[in-house]
Amino acid sequence: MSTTPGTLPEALAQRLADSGLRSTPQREIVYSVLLAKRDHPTADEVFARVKTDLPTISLATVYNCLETLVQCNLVRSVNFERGPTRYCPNLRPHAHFHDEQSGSTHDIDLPPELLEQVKHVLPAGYDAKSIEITFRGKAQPGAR
Amino acid sequence: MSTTPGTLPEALAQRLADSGLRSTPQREIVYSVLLAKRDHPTADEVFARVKTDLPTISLATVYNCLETLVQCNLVRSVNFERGPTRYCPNLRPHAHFHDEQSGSTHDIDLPPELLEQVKHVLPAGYDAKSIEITFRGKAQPGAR
DNA sequence: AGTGAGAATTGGAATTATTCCAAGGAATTT
DNA sequence: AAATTCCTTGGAATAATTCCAATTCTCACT
Repeated sequence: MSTTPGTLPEALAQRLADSGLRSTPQREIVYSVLLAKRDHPTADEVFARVKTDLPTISLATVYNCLETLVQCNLVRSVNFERGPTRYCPNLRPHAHFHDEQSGSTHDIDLPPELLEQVKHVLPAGYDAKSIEITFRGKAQPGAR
Repeated sequence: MSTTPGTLPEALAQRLADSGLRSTPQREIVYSVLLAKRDHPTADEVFARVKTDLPTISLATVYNCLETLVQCNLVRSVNFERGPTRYCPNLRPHAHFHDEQSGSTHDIDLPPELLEQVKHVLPAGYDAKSIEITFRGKAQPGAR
């Protein structure tokens, strides 16, 4: 009664309903495609994979479904920030804080020992040349 | 003898020369624009600012100069990875390791306590809803 | 079962960000 | 100063994403 084949779509339906949204074949298949091969596909790649099951789906729908899944916290988008690349000349080790209200980005200094600790989470065989840490949230207007 | 007005362009010239590149007015002004206002401007914004000093510069040159400065390690690009956004359904706290050779992206599990530590670098007034950590480098083919 | 309202999908056009390319200009080497 | 190489320019091309109007679907209510 709990591991029937219908379970996954139902869990998805529940999550969508929590956000006042509907479960649709398109959303289910997009989600299942992401679960089936966890290689961080692009929207275009998802589009290609979904089409084998649902040849009539449109790219716009794939974008819509992905956006929906991200908003329901079922999926994360890896390039968190859409839009143009930004540049900074601060070369000291620092993270970025992206203030969602104002859209501005602040530098956050990072103690070198923290960076070391972060590096230590890498399993053997991984050699990181750079680490990028980005926070998103609210910054009090007072904070710079 | 060391803080003359010519110092900054010369330092830039030195760095460029180290990479076998030339110092040009365009590169100097693009760099000075980045130093003058550290608000992580986009290429378009840099373009607009540079034009006040150098009205004939082209957008392509701004992109070229920014790329050059990034390659000389004088500037960092904040959206490290160009190209399409990628999606992953892994909701556990994890970082991403981007293998530059293969172009593939691996999930790296993050212990919750590390995330806490990372959060603690935020000064008062900053409230982070999410943290994104991305490594770039080489992964041994053996590593998954 | 039928209807109306709201939600979702579709295809295509539009926009945005970035890259490419060919031609001209400037600096460096011979 | 000729040759070579590097750089800049403008415009075209491409890639990623968003927008939009029309249609279709779904749900709730009769």
